[in-house]
Amino acid sequence: MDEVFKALADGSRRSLLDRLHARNGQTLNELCEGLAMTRQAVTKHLVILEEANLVTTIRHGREKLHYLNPVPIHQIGERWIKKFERGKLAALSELKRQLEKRDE
Amino acid sequence: MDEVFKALADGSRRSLLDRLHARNGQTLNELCEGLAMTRQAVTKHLVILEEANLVTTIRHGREKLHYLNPVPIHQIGERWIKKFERGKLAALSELKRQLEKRDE
DNA sequence: ACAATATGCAACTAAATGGTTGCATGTCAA
DNA sequence: TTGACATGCAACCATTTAGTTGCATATTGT
Repeated sequence: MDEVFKALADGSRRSLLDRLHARNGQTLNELCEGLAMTRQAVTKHLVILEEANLVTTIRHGREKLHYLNPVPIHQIGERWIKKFERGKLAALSELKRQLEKRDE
Repeated sequence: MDEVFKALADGSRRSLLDRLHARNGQTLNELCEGLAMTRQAVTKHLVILEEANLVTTIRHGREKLHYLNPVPIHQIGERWIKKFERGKLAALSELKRQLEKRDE
């Protein structure tokens, strides 16, 4: 889970995920198009995404196809964000209460 | 949004959020208890959480009370994770299909 | 008033991060 | 078979990050 959060912390990596979400199964070179970064920089980002299991790759001849794996993102939602949803209203009203009695 | 992702990337910061989720409105010293970190390190983490608007503080005399703000977490779920939920099954079946025809 | 308590600020350090360049390897197509 | 194309590997660099130590300031209880 920590690897996933770390992988998602970088904007370039999130936009790579966006690109794969828009069109799945792209090659490295396709993913590089229009980016202000060298191919090697993109490679490094993709390795980090792979290690976090957010991207899966398949070699096809000399090409490497990249596929989005949405499962870890889903798990962040289920296992982490949902925890904070419970008690969200309670936290907010407590926060409001404390802010209001600030001037006591 | 980027600040929130960055803030959540660190395990120590996520566990500070956990602590506030367990008990809201703790002082700096309370949040330091039992952690393998100096108070100053915790302060820095809390500053980052505040800048990401994940934590709000209220001074109360010489104490500083920390309150969890669950809104940015909720927004990550709504604005970001949900985007990848749509098309999740499509992505997974495409991924499976590609993995299976690997040996062509 | 003053000692204890709670937090703030600044300088410094080590390691991680995001990026680069240069070269190597593997695959395809004419 | 050979040149072009797609990707891989390694060394290097600058900046950011996570942490430390030391000292300063502000508040409170006796």
